[in-house]
Amino acid sequence: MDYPFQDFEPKWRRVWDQSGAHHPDLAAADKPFYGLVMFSYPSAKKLHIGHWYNFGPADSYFRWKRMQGHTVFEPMGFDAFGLPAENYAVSRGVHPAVTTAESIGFIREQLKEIGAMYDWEREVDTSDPGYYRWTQWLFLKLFQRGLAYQKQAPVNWCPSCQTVLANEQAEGGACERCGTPVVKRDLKQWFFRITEYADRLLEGLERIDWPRRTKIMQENWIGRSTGTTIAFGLEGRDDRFEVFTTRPDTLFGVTYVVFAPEHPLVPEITASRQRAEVEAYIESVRRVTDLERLSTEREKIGVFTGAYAVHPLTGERLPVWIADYVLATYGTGAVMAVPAHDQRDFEFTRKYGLPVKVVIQPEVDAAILEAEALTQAFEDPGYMIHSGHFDGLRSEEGQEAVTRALEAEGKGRFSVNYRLRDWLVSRQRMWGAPIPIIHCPKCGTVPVPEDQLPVKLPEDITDFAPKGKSPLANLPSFMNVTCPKCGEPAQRDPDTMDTFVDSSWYFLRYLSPDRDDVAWDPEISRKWLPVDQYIGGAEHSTMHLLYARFIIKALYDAGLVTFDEPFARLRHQGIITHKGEKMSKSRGNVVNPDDFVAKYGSDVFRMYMMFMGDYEQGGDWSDEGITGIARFVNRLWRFYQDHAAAAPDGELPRDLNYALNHALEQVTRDLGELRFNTAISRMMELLNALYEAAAKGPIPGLRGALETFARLVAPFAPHLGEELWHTMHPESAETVSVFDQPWPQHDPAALVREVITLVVQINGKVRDKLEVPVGVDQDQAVALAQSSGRLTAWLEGKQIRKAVFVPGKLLNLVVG
RNA sequence: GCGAAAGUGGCGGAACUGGCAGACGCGCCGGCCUUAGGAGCCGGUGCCGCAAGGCGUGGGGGUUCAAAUCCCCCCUUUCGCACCA
Repeated sequence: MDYPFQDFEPKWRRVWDQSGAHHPDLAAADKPFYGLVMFSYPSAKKLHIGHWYNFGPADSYFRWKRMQGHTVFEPMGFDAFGLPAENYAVSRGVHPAVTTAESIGFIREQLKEIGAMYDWEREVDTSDPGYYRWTQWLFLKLFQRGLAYQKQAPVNWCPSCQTVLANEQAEGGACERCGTPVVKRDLKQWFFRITEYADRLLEGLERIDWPRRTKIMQENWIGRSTGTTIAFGLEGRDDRFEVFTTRPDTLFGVTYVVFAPEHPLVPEITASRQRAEVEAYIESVRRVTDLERLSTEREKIGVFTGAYAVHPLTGERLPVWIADYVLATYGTGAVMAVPAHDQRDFEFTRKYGLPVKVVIQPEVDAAILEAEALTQAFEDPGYMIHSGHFDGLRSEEGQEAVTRALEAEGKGRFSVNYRLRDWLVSRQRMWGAPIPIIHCPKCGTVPVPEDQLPVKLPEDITDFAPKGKSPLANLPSFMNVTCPKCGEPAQRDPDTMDTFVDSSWYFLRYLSPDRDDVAWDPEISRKWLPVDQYIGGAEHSTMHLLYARFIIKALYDAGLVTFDEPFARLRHQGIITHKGEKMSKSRGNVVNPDDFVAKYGSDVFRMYMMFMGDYEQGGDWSDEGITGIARFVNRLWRFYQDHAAAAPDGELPRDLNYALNHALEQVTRDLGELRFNTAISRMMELLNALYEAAAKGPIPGLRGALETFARLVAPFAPHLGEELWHTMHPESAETVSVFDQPWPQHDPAALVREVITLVVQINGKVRDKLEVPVGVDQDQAVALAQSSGRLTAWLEGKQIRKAVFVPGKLLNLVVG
């Protein structure tokens, strides 16, 4: 291999570094472009191919933006807190700060090999006290606004990680990190009131350029549903309880009500003769993991409480049951059961022999459905029957009418519910930002005064293995403080924050990481945010990307930022497979970037990843496939070696000029859409055309073409692009960069054709191709087609019944 | 079950708004060069067929002069959610 990347790749990285090429003056920029990738998580020493796939192509896109005249800010940092880092530290018996610093050191060096425009002078490390001080400050801002609060609630507990988890991190009842089934624990925890922003999180989606499926995922996650809250009475008691339903039109079909086992009224209303059974049931539910509890396959079981509810409109007596198919955390934790029109209630009824009442018919004035004959619930909308004066109304009308009737009696109202839950942010682990709260026996919950931040993690901790409560709780030196309010002895909150809090604002900190008087520079953030282009994995759709949006909206309301959506444009890179399968250690098909970077160079590796397939779809890695890019780069290199020095000036021949400008046009278009694969194909075509032409003799205008080609290839292969550009500009100092040269524009005049290929079809099948002047009309085209002689077999003895002519493209003759 | 995306040669993948299916690359075949080739260069390569030609974008229907692309039904794969009342 004669392509000496070992020489020039490190050389250009050194030059860029020394000339400060990637350290823009943020205050002075007049066309700012904030290009962001999801920062890395240094839980081990290795940068894997997924990182490369995220960072390499993203950098190519940002370099292109720079050549288009933007001042591009492309930061990099480390999401250094968190369970994986801590677990890794625990497994080695070393303080996480030590192992994390070590990992960051390794990973930073690997990141540098990518040759991206990272501004290393603005690196951010979320585990640095200079950073998490401001994470704590952020917590206090939310606390002041009532958006951070403590509550006792059944929460997801991972027995393996020994900590609680947010709803988003316990999807499907398993720990997001380790896969262990989570269990419910009743604990007092800190929450962020993200539910208060549910509607605004939905609304904001309309204003941002994000992948459709990511928006849909967030919409589904928020799960807004409109319906009616209805108050039922309780027999023999003065108080009432509420249920939420989306089907108030079925209110007359209620035959019983169901409480979640955790519902606070359950102990109060349970009849004494049922108490033993109820308590046994509640106990059994507690032992079940969410994973099992959430299974729809599981038989619905429950227990009668012995209590009766009173129907709000008919006054009917309705038995009150408890069952774990009712969730304590959604709606009011109680539902009205309408077995005829809800499949879950129907199944429950079948098991316990409860009555069924049909109140919706598929057609008006018809009694098609009979309770006795039902084999499943009829859940579609229809027409109301057996519903007093509401009979005959369509479901939609009935929902409105029933709710209004309830409203009139003070027994109901229109309401909205969300699937989204408040964000549980406490973690019983030590490798995170300590929650800046002091618990005082006298004053209660007291925020740490801002001038006392950061609440630093202790360095002298030796026992940091998880034990079910934060390891910090065992350190008197950390825990014991004086109350900032009354000065009496008090205790710190031993928990740390979810790492997703850290990553909810890091893009703000990047802009002014050295400021120790403010979390971010208000002027610079006003100028640079929101992020112009964010690129990262789709796995963060409902966690990081939702949390960050929430935090920014909260900061916006607090007047701390001037924008309320953090990421104006978002794209996800796809997944790279290997031999058609996901890469994993267990399959033994993991591709190690370092090996290929060493063999082919950084540019080739990056370029092959871009060439593999559509960036947003991902692609399949092939050890052989990369040779295609290696060959291309070699051929390109060799072409400059052989022709650059003596390249003629002048004008390119017409066809080569067309090829060059076509490539410019297509590559520009493709880059805008992050379609790197087709862009690279176009450059290959151009190089093939140059080789073909060069084989025939000297090419007038080649000098200009090579100068342009160097700029064209530069974003894709930055080191090589720099080298080739300097080959064409030997007079330029090394510090003059190709990335400060203008992106080449195509010349529309060069793309005007005089002769085009006209496809001639007979009955829709291609039978001939004609080289014709670009302006021919239909009659001329038909005449030319008939006279070419190649169609006689098809036209003989037939009549042309119709001719379809697409100017400049195609002529279809319908014959018969 | 609900929601989303995808299915094209031996392989990775192209195809703008319905207009030459298979760009570009890998692999393979043949040739040149070479002491040698896991280097380079030239040519070929969807399938069937000697050819003419026919057939081809998961399967089946349909719309159209014309369908990978639009419509209907079905199959498969991936991802997300999943008792949310």
